[in-house]
Amino acid sequence: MEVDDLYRRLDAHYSVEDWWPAESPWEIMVGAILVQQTNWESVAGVLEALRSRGLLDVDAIDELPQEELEAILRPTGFFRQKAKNIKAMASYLRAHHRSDPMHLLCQDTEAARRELLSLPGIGNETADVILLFAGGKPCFIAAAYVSRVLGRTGMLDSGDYQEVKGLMESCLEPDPAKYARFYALLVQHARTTCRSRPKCDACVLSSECAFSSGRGTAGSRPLRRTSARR
DNA sequence: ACCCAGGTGGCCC
DNA sequence: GGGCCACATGGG
Repeated sequence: MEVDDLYRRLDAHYSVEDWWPAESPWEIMVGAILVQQTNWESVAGVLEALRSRGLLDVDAIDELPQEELEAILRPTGFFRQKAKNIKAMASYLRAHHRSDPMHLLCQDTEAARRELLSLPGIGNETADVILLFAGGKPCFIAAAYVSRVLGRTGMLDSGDYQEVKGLMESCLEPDPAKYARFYALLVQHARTTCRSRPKCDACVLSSECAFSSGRGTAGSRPLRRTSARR
């Protein structure tokens, strides 16, 4: 099975509309920090709380006392770290990008990525979430879920973030909308199969819905780079 | 009472 | 470069 086949099969099986609802790039950046190791429902509640207080704003967050932000973030867990990290992001944008996230994100992708990674609380995955969903960049998000599903299809056998990201980007057209949808589909699939019903992999991933045998999907072959993109 | 969630950073070897 | 651990709350 090729990567595009996997995409089509998942697409036919799940609906992932409105995967990352937000009214602004800054709201996506804040959400990207908040959703770390947390479910989206908690995040959505906190984003609403921030919105209703007029706090979905770079300068407002920069000026808000840390303890007040912590209190609002509490339901998403890791609230002290997240408050610190979100404030650091606001402070950085204000100092270096006129409080405008797009001023950072509209640069060359690699430059923007390096800048995001230099901020506390933003690692590979969060940087790519921001670049893709807020910046519209063709940055594939190689989340742990993604590596897990790809591993089970037999298409790849690595958990290394850069490795998986590079491989996927070399196999797909650099289409941000498709990357976003693919990511959402992979996460959705991982969530509904990994725990409760691991066997359903076969249903979705193999063409005949045959619960063939133990591991992987029959006919899958390892990913190969098809171009020299990086 | 467990286990898990749309990760990251720090420390250790 | 990998393997642990803290970070914290909420839901199944």
